[in-house]
This record gives sequence, C-alpha cells and structure tokens, in this order.
Amino acid sequence: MTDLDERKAAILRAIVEQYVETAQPVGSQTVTQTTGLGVSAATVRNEMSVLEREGYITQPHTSAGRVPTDRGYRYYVDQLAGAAQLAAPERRRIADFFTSATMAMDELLSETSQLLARVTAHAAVVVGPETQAVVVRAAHLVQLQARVLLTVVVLSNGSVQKEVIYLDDDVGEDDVAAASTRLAQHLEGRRLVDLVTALPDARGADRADALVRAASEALRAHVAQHQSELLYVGGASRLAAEHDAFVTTSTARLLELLEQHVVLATLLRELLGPGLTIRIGAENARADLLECSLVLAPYLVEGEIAGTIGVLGPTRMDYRKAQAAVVTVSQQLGRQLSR
Amino acid sequence: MTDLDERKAAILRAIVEQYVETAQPVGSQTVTQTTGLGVSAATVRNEMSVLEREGYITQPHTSAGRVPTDRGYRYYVDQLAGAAQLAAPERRRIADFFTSATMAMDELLSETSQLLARVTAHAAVVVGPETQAVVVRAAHLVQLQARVLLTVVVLSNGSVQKEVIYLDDDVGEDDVAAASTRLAQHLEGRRLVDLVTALPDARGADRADALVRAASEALRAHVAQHQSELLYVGGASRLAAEHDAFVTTSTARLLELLEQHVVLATLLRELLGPGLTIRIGAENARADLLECSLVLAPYLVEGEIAGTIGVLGPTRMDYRKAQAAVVTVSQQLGRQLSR
DNA sequence: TCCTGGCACTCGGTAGCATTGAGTGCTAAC
DNA sequence: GTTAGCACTCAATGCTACCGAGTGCCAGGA
Repeated sequence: MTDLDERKAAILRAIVEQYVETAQPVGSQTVTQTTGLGVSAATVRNEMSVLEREGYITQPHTSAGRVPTDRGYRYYVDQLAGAAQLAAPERRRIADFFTSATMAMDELLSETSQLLARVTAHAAVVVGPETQAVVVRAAHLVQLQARVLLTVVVLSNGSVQKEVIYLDDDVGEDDVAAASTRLAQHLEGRRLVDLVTALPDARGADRADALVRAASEALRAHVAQHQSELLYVGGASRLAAEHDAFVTTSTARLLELLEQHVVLATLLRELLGPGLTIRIGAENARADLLECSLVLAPYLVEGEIAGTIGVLGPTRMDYRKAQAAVVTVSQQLGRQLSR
Repeated sequence: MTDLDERKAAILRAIVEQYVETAQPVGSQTVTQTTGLGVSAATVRNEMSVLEREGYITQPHTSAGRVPTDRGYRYYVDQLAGAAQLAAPERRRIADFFTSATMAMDELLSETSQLLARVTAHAAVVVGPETQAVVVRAAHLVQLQARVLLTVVVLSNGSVQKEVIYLDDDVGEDDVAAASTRLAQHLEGRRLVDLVTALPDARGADRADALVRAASEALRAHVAQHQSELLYVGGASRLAAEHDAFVTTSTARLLELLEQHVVLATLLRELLGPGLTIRIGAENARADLLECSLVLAPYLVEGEIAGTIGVLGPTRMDYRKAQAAVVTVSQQLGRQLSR
C-alpha cells in the first residue's frame, strides 16, 4: 500500500518526470529507454498495470500511455524527488535580488512574489507576516483640506496605514497639531492588533480630543478591515500560458481566485505547516484547484514562522524545481527580514 | 468612401449588433429579420457585398455570414452607436459606490477600476492624476530599528510615500527627532515633482543634517522611480473568460501587459484625447492588442483633465454599453475627486 | 433603375468508414 | 521472474458523402 519496490518506484519516477517534461502520456517503451533498468517493455507493462491498480497512475484511454494521478505525484514528491538544487543562474538571480533589495517590507514582499514567479515560471504568492508583534512607531494627523484630515500610522515593520477623515466643520491648524500630538502619545508603542479592541482614551470635550476620537475610530475600522491585506501575487499571467488543454473558464476562475486576496490568504494560512507543504490537485478540496498544485513554505523571522511563500501551478509541474525555489527564496527572505 | 447611405448603414448596424450579441457571423436572412426594412435577403446580399468591398465587413470563409472589420466597428462607433444610457441597476450601483466611498485617493482609484470591471464585465484600467500639482503636506523621519529609519511623506492627494534608510551606525532618538523636524521644514509645502530635481539644502555637518540629506536623497530616488505607479487594473480575469476562440497564448500576453504598469500607463497617456477615445483592434498598433479595443475617457478634477479611465475588451464588445459606463464613471469619479 | 425570386455554387460541419500506430493485456515459453 | 509474441483497443488521421447556411449572379418584373 504505502511502499513500492525499487523497480516500481523507478518506473513511477520515470513516468512522472517524463510526463512533466513532455505533457504526453508515457508508454512502456519510453520508460525502458529512459530508465536504463535492464528489463523489457513487457515487464514494465506488468509493473505499470500494478501501479495503475494501486492508483498511482492512470490511462487517459485504453491504448494510451500512463499519466500520474494525484497519488502518483504524491508518492513522487514524498519518496522519490529528493532534495534538488536550483541551477546556478537562478540561484544567482535570487541572491542578487536580495542583496540589492532595500525597500520596505511590503514592497519587498511584493517584489519577492514576482521574483518567485519568474524563477519558477508559475504564479507565486507571498503572505506577509502576522501582525501580532507589530507596534506603532509613529502616528500623525495631517490636514489635507479644510475639512479633510488623514490619519497616518507608521508601523515597526515599515508599513504605513492611513485613513481619511471627513469633518463637518472647518478645523484650525492648532487643533490638528494638538490632536496629532495626543494621538501620537496614545498610539506610539502600542501593538497594532490592540488597536482593534482597546481604543485609546480621549474623554476630553475639546476640539482636539474629538479629533483624536475620530482618528482612532477611523483607524480601528481600517485595521479591522485591512488586516488581511498582506497577500502578494506575482506572475498571475503564467496561469493562462500553462493551461494548454484547459478550458478557458477554469483559467478565468483561477485568476479570479488570485484576485480575492482575503479568500486566498485564509486558504494559505490553513494549509501552512511547519515545513515545506505540497498540496496536489484534489488534495486541495477546492473545485478551482482540482488541477493545480501548491508548493508552500513558511519563512522564519528571528526563528519564528512569520509568513508563507508559495507557488501555484498545474499538477503537472516540476516539483523538484518548485520546491528548491520555494525553499531558497523563503530562506533568503527570512534572513533579509531578520536583519 | 466615408459615408454610407441609409440602408447600408442600417445593415452594418444590424450586423455589428447581432454579431456582438451572438458571436456568430451574420447572414443576409438574419439581417432582414432583425432590421425590418422591407427588402428581401437578396437585396441585403447585394448591399453586403458592397460593404465588404469597401472594407466594413468580411467573411471568415465563403458561404459564411459576415463579421464586422475594425473599420466596420469604427463606422458603427462614430456614426451609428449614438449615446446610450446605462441600465438602471448599473447606474444605481455606480451611484452607490461613489456616495459611500470615503477612502483616500489611491484606494478610491483602485476600487473604481474594479467597479468599472464589474459593470462592463471587461478588464478596466484607471490612471491616477498627474502629480504636478501635488504638494507635500507632512514629512517625518521614523526610527524603526537602531539602524533603520523610514522617511514618510504625506501628500496633498492623500497618498503616502515612504522609503527605508539603512544606516551604518546607531543613531540616537534626539538626532532622529531633530532631523525629522528639519526635514519637515524643508519639504512641507513643496511640490512633489520638485523633489526630483531641487533637493532641500542641508549643508550642516551635524548628525541630524546628515540624516536629512540621506532622507532627501532616498526620497528623490523613490519619487523618480515610482512616479508612474499610478495605474490600477481591475478585473483582469475577465480577459481569460471572454476570449472564446482565442489562443491561450494571446490571453497570457494580454495579462502580462496588464502587469506591466509602466508600459501600460505610457500607452494610455499617449492615447488619451480630450474626450472619449475609442481604439479598435489594429488601430492600437500593438501586436498584443490586435484583437482588443480600448474605450477611454479622461476624468476632470476642478475642470482640468486629471487622469484616464478605460475598458479593455475584445473588438467584439458592446461599445455603447462600454462607452456609457466609462463616461458615467469618469464623471462621477471626477466629481468625487473635486470635492 | 432598382428590386427580387430563383438557382448554382461554396464550404464548414458532421457522420460514417477504413487505416494506422502507439500502447496495452495476456499467455506461453524460457 | 522475465520476455517474446500476439491479439486487441482506441485516438488520430484521412477520405467520402451529405447537409445546410449562406453567397453571387442573373433574368425577369415593377
């Protein structure tokens, strides 16, 4: 059930790797040619029929070669793929990117998703770190127009949150300045997550305190709503290119999923394990993803799991390469963010 | 050459509208049925053969009906389409969106692109206002870590620009605070565009002035590089859905184009005219867009052209509806931004 | 002069049929 | 346990016939 003898394993491996490369069902003859284990095609056929009975491979139709099933890919990934190294140019590309990356965290994550997409030639996702530990480093109230203010909050991870406030009456510069100072006193050093529940007190009745209350409330609503806005998608266009035989509607649905950041972020969070996670086809239990695989890895910031990066491609994908890319990028990203 | 008699025009209109609806080549009989001009199919055929000779319509193959050419669509759009109104539910949807929209400009533009995509069922683009008139309303230097600072600049349009600065040595709170104050003095009230060329003077030799110089330089580089980051794309996934017969590679290329914001923004800026602009198929002179049409309109802020909104769909699109949607949304967006 | 009915023609699409070839499963012999 | 041989299956291909939508053209009529 769970284990295959050496020859069956070799055959399965050959089928997977050949199919990934050519997208054509693999026949017994091709297997004998590519594996070099000294047996005839007939023997391979016998083994293949066992592999099929056990659910590792399947035939699109009688008289066609074999194609890996989800289970076949699973076995390949778990038992056969082994650790791979990226090719030198790709390793170099990743290293170059991170040594020259000096942007703030949000932009870094966005660029990282594009990097991963380019390296793997699939769509890539990056989920930003949990905001648990993030604290407010600065808070300001800025007057944009007579009755329009902007609450600006700078966070310890380098991201900036802002929210517009519309007033009913004009307000003077002095009041704004006073409110800005008080807001800063109230917020600086606080954790972002606490802003949602515990609002700073500003019970005073003067104009400035009213502004502080308005700003706090606007901020609370903003943070509550945008907490999950830490998803970055790179290379979505690859999905359209790689779905050779796919019906276009399924591509459209996938692209739609990638546009729904909230849905996707929760999905990824559910899937994430402590190490490399690979979800193949129907394992994802989503109609959109039946023919897709996800290769995910967490990245660590100061030893703690901070977020996820991953690749989204067809089940027929080069898992070794995807895995190597995801691992490499996650390590480098983690190191970069730990600085 | 340029003008068609009434009957030919009616026939062309019927062909365009029928083809947009059904995606099937339109035959002479269908035309007689849908137009109700009291002539026989044979007469229509004669007219159609003239229309074909003049390049307004074409046959996919002998013995098929006719399909509009780019020129046919062009004539339809210029002479036949007339002004259309959106249906009530769509008008309502747009109105609702803008009455309840209280976000800052960048988020508003992003959401607007998604609104336009939903209303038209095509991909939509929104180009943000030129940043000529934008001035700095606030500038701060915030310490994130011992050797990491963040320059934060709040602009009059409600957007916030930021840039990380890495230092070689630790720096004290006092120095940062002093630098922040001086930076604010230097920048507040200045136009964003001037930041690229005219740097604020900070010739002093003390620590704070060095920080101000570093911050200014970081900001200068940031602004120079990100000036064109004012493009928002909504509903890109629609492209995959609507390209029925299209080869998937062309869809992939289109999606790629939509991911290249800089390229797309310059393209749109070149195309924009003072009023509604419609570019059909090959008129776009880009291989990617050969089978696509763009429906663009500027939006006005305080009477001045500020930016562009538009729809990107297949040449076989409902131009009247797209036109109506683009016009409506651009007006409302302009009004909203003029507040 | 313009319109129209009639008619031959074209050609994509579909169905039927034979052929080919890749690939299989099975069996008997090694 | 392995393999050669063989019958079998079936997608793909090519060919033919046929249908039908649609055309172009022409001759006769208003």
